[in-house]
Amino acid sequence: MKKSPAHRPLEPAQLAAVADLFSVLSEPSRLRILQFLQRGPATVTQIVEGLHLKQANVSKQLGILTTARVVERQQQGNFARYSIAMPLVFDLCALVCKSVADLAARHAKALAP
Amino acid sequence: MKKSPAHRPLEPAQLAAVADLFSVLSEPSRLRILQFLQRGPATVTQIVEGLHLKQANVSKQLGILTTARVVERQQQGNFARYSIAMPLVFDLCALVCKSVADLAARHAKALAP
DNA sequence: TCACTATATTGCTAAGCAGTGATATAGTCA
DNA sequence: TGACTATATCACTGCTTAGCAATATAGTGA
Repeated sequence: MKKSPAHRPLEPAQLAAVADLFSVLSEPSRLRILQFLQRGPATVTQIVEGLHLKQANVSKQLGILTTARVVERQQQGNFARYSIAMPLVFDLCALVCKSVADLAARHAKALAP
Repeated sequence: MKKSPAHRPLEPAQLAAVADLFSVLSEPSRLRILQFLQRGPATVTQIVEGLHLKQANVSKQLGILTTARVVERQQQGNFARYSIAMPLVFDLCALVCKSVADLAARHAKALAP
């Protein structure tokens, strides 16, 4: 299957899908959870203790991340083990970090030329 | 394949900056405006007519994009000419599109193996 | 000056959502 | 069985924001 080569406007459904993924990544708490999982799979309690978040909140955010298929859930006895299912998100974050750093640098230069 | 250097957790400020940029990119109307501008700089009216959006809304979204330094504004007489200031956003969208397509493919395969 | 155009802003409504405490569900072990 | 643990869900509050109509601002040309 061949896909759009370069600059074709996205169809509405694609556009919505892209916006949805960005939306999932637009909450600091979810980004923190993803960073935590980057070191390896973890249970809800491990995340709660590692990030000092409330359990209800972590479960909720993990639900959102799971629905978006950014993480995946594996039941292990009494535990739920979550892991990264879309490593691409770290590429995205790295790109954004770079641009954020560039912005900050440009901004600093603009303030003190 | 180059491996990214040991992933250190982002500091809160960086985290917030990343989340903010993702948030800016999480609205379909803003993505549509960015796509429109990908073909070249445009005025507010051109965007309004090209995308069939309300003028007040376009001005508002352009303001948000400008604050985030994703686009930049150039006053030309009575007009405001907007252009892309952060071409990286198209790299981000391309990556996301790819992952969205992958997801759809995997999903389709899961439904009809 | 006035009329006209392009853009920005204001005030509003409705919807969405993060975070929380309480509670429900489900698994484990005695 | 019952006590305990891990996780999910519910009900709610407060905050944010997209979209809109109306209005304000600013530039142009007469």
